[in-house]
Amino acid sequence: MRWSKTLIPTLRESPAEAEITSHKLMLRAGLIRKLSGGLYTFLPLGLRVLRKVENIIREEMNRAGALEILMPALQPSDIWQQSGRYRTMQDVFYKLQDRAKREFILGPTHEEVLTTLISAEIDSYKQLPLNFYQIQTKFRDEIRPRFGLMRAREFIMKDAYSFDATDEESQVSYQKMYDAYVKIFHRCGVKAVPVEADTGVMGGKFSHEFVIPADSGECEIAYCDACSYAANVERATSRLNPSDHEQEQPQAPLTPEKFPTPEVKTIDDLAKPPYNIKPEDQIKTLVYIVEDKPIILLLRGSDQLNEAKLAGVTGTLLFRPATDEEITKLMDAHAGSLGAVGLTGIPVYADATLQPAQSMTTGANEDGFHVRNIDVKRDINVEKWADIRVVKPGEPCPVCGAPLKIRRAIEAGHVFKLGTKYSDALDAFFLDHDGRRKPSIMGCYGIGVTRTVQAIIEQCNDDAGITWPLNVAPYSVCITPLNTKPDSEVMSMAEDIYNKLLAADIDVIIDDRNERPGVKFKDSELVGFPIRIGIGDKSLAKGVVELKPRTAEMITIKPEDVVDKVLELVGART
RNA sequence: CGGAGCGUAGCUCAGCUUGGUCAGAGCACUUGGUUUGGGACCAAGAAGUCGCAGGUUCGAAUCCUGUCGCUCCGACCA
Repeated sequence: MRWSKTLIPTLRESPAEAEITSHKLMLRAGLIRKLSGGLYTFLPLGLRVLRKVENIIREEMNRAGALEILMPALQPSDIWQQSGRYRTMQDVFYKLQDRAKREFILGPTHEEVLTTLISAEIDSYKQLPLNFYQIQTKFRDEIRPRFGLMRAREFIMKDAYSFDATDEESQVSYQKMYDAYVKIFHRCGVKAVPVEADTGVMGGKFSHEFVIPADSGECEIAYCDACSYAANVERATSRLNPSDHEQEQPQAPLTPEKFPTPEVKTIDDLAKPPYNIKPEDQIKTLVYIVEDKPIILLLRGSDQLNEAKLAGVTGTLLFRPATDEEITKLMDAHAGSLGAVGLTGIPVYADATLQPAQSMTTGANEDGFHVRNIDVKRDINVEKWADIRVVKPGEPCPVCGAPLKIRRAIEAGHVFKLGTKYSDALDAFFLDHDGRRKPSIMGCYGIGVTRTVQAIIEQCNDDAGITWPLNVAPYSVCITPLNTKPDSEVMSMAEDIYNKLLAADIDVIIDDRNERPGVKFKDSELVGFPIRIGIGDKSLAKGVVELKPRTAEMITIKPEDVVDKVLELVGART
């Protein structure tokens, strides 16, 4: 490609709309442009990167035995009614109607579509296992699109769906995808780590996320340096022994005692003088509305509620904190004085760490009063004990006991073991050896392709610009003639090398613009081509050209050796 | 959806508090010339109904109201 014949609108300054490095660089390097919030056009260079990532994914999916298909983005809403997700996922739908007022949804994902297909086409265990995938645009009405391609309303996803006759075979399918993902991210030149994850709205048995560590990431992972444990904080647990909190508790049982606490509204207030009650010795009482019914949630005052775990415990995503009005009506007290002691009529779920807790302090359910000496098991009518807290850094790893660390990361891929949730709901049954009708065991596997592109940049950049890994760079080589007069020795040498690299099937671009050297150097570094070949009168006078890897020192080389050297560097790719 | 901030030329921004030589700068762009190894210089030029709509006023980029768009934080800690 000739620079002068394509569009690479580089920017010297970062547009005000971009906040994080990768977003700024995508705009400055002329890869994308925004149409509207969460909607982006891929310019020629950005599209080349996107296609390279897609092709790596495609190759590894095919190698793993998955079959590429293409499903409609526009989907009738009734299949979502059937699966039950019309209600649970309604917030993310873009809905629309046809002229006959039938309702459609722009697909946020494709379990329903594919399961419907499988229901009609697959009748026998002899046809299994199967795994289908597609690379396609998804539509989600995100609460808040942000950071460019990181969280967009419209984005490209690779989604795969496996169907197996038995649980064991399903596990094999899952592992194949897991292994393929490891290869995909490795080939993309990005460091990604698999972590245990929450299954969220997908439902299902268990899952792993592939995350790319980055401070700008939107999820948090807990991980252990001493062993391989790593999990999304939504799922992460710790070996925190409940009795850790209780070691200083007196042996003799104490009776509950109400005491006045005017002005106390928060856990922190009660932790200060004159009360001096440590947060971990307080009970935090939360009121939630789950499927229109109230429940009480109890945690240590020092702990945070983990809504993902709550979703697992309640089996629904349709819950929210109660409003102040609802709390007052239900509890006869305001938030800040709530407590569950002696409470009946509203189910109480308590975090497991409270099970052995004695001598705790909690609201008296009467404004201006708290009660102390509470033994949770003795004094509170707990309907369910469960892990509903967020782990904190420094807590013992659940596997090996070393202190856990927490850091931010970008979720780039997710593999789910789904079980039979969708095959049951959408009638994807087959006849097994024994003549019995059984639901297929499903798995689903997603990679955010556009998000991965940006995540690569988030990880691969320096002060000058992007430092593309070779396998996903828009062009592997940029030839930079410093004199573009058509009949000059420099330009004819540049053209000669350009043609030879083209003939050798190298992705090469020649910067044939009549720009000053500084402009060309800055642009090639901003865009981030892995190899730059600089040709100027000065170097040519010495009988050499310059070969500058983007992230290594420049070398000079005889013109006739350039092609071999490039092949050597490019051939090193995986 | 709640909170905060921002909308002035393609991009980055000044001007707004105190209404009236207030349609501005730099970069980018066009033309001519000089330059040519790290974002050149000189000269001339093109480019904005100051997001939009109302209102106040003799007069509004500037004040008021509404609205749209964009960005950030939050949407759990009672």
